[in-house]
Amino acid sequence: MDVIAAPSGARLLVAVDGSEERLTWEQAADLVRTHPDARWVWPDTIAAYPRLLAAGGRPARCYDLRLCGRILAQATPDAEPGPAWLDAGPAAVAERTLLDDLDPVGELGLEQVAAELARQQGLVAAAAEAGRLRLLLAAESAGALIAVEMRADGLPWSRRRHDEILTAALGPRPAIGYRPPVLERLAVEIAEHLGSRQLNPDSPVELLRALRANGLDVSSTSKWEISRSDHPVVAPLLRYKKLSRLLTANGWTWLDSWVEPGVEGRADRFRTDYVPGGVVTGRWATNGGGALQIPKSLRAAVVADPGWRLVVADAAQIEPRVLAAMAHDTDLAEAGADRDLYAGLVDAGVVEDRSRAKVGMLGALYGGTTGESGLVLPRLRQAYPRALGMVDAAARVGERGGTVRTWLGRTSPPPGEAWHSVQHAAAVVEASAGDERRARTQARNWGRFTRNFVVQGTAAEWALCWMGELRRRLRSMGQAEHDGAAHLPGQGRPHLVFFLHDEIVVHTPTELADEVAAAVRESAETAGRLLFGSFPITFPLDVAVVDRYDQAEDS
DNA sequence: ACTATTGGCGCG
DNA sequence: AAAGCGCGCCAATAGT
Repeated sequence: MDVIAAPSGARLLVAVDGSEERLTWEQAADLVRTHPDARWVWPDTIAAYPRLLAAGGRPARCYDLRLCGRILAQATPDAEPGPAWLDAGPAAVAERTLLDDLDPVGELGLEQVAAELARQQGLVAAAAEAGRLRLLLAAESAGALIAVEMRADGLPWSRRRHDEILTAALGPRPAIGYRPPVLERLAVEIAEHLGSRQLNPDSPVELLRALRANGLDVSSTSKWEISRSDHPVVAPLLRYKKLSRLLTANGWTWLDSWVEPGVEGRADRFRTDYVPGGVVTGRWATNGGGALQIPKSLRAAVVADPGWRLVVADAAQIEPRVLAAMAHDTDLAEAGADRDLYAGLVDAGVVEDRSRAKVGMLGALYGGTTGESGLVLPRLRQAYPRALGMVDAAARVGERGGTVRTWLGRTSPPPGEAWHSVQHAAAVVEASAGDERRARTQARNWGRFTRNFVVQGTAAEWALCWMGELRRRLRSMGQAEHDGAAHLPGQGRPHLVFFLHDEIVVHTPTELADEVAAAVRESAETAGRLLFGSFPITFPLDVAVVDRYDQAEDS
């Protein structure tokens, strides 16, 4: 059953069981409890759900018209466009809640919401692969619920441990405007090696000039290029870069900005805004705190609450696996059946060692042509013609300016006007060699994008289904739900706290940890079946039950 | 003084 | 400039 909902100022308009009501968020949360299986249909989960959640309402399902509308618009470019309010971008989403309460811009009526749902359902019904598309829209919407919940629950963090890590690496926190002692010493050392007093190693221009003046044959200051030299400045410089990155990206300032101190027995929490569908391929993005780029060196600061554990699960080699299933490449699927897929390639005699298998496979997925992956690719192509044929075909479509689709039907954006004009410029009789070169390069670039899109996007779909299924299972575990506030202390319900493309972290009461770990595994199997039915593909996981994130095995 | 871009690097 | 995909964020630098 659907509950049609539209935020209206500080209230929520809902249509349920044929009657319309204007509810407080608390009343809406009651409605969630009295209709536990209802699907909530609303314009924008990120805008509406935080307030419903704060009132204690955690719906089982929702349908996010904005997210789904975007997918459908890409999938059916010739269809009538949806209403203008669907197009509000991430910017509008960012300025949500408070402003909405004061000045409900673009407030919608229930008829509009219901009409838009009907329009989208019509598009789905007319689509070629309606079943898959429905799954995608459900998964995308479930992801939106999870994104809001993870923000509300937060990632358990230890400010103390974080500070210890920083102090061990950088020395004590410096006064504002000063470098930490370790960085200061390194900066002096670097300057001495390069005979350039007052050199600022943070300035690429200054640094490049100094490096070249000292005989290093580099064209940039990237660590990859610098590390090829054996000049004595290399070691301190690389160390400076690493530590400087730690300081600027995840130092004390970051800690103060993003990690909220704990309250009454509950540990600190890192909160970020997850942005479902924030990446063209369907992956999530985040806003704030660089949540998807937290360095591994800081994972020791992610600590479960007392009496709780973290269940950390990592899916191995999702992309080649979804490729195998999409292409019905049973040989590639077999190479990864219940084991490391790269090791499987070695055992099958396709490549000599694991590292070549990995580099070659990544080259296939990303469109690499040179170096080691270029050498290995022909053998992959011969061993797995169906899989390689699939990504090669996607690349050719992109090179011609076409669009491609993921397994569930997310469609790649078409290239823009500028792209076409470059192609046209190269197609006329008087085109210069430069025009042709530019057009060729650009076409190949777009081909690499579409090549990767089908695989990265389908992997994201698998991960969404994995996580959505896991959420469903976690909801029935732990303490009976009365106010739905699993994020409050004393509420013993396991909940998702982190998601990183192919990795999830669940925070759970210790006594439920094994049950959660089993649910994580079963959810991965279910996701595989949801997407690929009976095709024999497996998605092996590394699952660890730990106190600290860094204790999970790293794959 | 402000905004936009670049170089660089963290994650998958 | 990692050989190739997708991101976000910081300081320095360029542009206005």
